[in-house]
Amino acid sequence: MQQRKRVVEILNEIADLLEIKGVDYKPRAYRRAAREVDSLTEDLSKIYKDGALEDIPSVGKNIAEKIAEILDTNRLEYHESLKQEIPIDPLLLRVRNLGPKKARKIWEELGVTSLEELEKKLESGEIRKLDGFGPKSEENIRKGLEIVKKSQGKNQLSDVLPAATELKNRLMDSGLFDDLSFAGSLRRRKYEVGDVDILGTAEDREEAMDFFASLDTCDEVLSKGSTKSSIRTREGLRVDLRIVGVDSLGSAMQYFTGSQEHNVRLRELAISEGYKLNEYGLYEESSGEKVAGEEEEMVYRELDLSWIPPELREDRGEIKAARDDQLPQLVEIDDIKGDLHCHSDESSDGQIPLEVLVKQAQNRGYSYLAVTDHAETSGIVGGLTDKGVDEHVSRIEKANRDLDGLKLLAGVEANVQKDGSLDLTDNSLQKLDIVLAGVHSHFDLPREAMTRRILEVIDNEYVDVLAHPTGRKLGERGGFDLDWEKLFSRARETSTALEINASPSRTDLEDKLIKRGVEEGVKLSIGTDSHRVNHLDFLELGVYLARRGWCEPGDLLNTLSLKDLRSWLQSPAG
DNA sequence: GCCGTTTTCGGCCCGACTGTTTTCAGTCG
Repeated sequence: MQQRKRVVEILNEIADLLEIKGVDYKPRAYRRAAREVDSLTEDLSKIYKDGALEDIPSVGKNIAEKIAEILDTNRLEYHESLKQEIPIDPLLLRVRNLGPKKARKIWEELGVTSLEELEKKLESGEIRKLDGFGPKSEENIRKGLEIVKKSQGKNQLSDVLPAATELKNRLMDSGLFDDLSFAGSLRRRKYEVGDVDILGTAEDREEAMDFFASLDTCDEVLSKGSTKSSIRTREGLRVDLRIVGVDSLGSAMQYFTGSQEHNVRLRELAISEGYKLNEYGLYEESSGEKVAGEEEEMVYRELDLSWIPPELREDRGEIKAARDDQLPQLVEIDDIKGDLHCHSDESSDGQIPLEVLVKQAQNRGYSYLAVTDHAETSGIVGGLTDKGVDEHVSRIEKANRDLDGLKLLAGVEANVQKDGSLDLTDNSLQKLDIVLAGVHSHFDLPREAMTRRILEVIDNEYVDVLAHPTGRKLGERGGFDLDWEKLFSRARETSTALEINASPSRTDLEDKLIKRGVEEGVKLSIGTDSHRVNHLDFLELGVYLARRGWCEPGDLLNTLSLKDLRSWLQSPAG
């Protein structure tokens, strides 16, 4: 993993540096390769050992050799010499409004190579004196610099979606818009959203844009035109609004939903089929005749593709699948019959009384809800001990007696010890309906040891679900370094489900690993990991995540009826 | 530098907005 990140970093830096040099096409080639390597789930050094680097899409002979050199020596001569030639800190290019051309200019003219030097030159007023720069450029670069310095984190979907929905509703309520929808990463339901894209139609564009720019939640107008305007809200969220004509609403939705990689692929396909595709429509190249635009589905259909759900539009094979009519029938929120990871107030960090959990589950129409309180490890976490398990089970049994249409499952989230054993005895585990096991300590074991540890958990006959398998916490720590090949195949053999933990700070497994799991025939289990009442809403986020991982209903435990779930849990392997 | 259900060579997505330009380059998505 670490090595892979290093490769990705170097390839991206090469792309940056080549862009500054003004080289054509190569930057994109390096960036594409970096992206492909970044999305690998196989062990990169194993691929190298197998001589299969060139099998990675967008990696050819040249880049394969470079990757090999990085893996062998942890550095790359070509990269080092480029850095010598252009000693610009890569962070400098993360500054908004400062692209490769301007970065080159301020380096050549003023010797700026770092954020600190950039700040000094902004203060001294030298930047604005350069040809092609002016007071506005200076101000825009200054703003961009501030954001990089604050290393503006991406926003979590769970925060953005409600805020964006409210804003969209306010626009709609103005009566100035005929139609408004989310596009961009928000529509694709990415778990981290850069900015909010809203797309719609309006009779009077000027008036509609004026209204948008004058919202009281608007802190700054970044740009304003009759088709596109951008604001930054007081909460620091960037919102782009685009107004298009009714006859191109569909193609605009397609275009602005992205992802960029998906769009590039789609346009390449359009060109090869004799079309031209832009946000206004799909046009026949020869006649210039518009063949689609009003409806998004038609854009895809005219290109001989099935309509592709936004969650899949990441250039992960969805276009080929759409052409072959092999797109997955994605799981829907209505397919979900229950939540399989919740904490009651029996967990020391849990705050939800059992009766509240019951009410919430009933409100959502669940058939079941797993009450999976923490187990207690050597007194650190105040959770269930072996004795506590007996009480837990009888408490759940008692609650179930009064229930109709909903059943609580007596469960536990056991802690995985350093050696892969659990902190409850087998005797206790077998009394429970469902056993989750999660790593909550010793996060930094080396790959082999961590893989061994997790395989031990998967092999444990009492464990039904491996909770938050990679242990990542967004903005806090990355995921474990694991041998996913082994892990997926063992999970399939032992019928151990891997969790899709829907908690926004975890989102673990992440989409690309879910997709791999699905391909490997592994069962997955959505859990909200609720500790407070409002966390139960995370289930929807879990479904989005599952969809982004190409999950069909049959891939998930949560779509099983109570009867089928019970028999899956009780089967010897499960 | 990669890639090929028209290609192993000759292509490589496309348009809006901004600022500084007096006709367009740079940046962004």
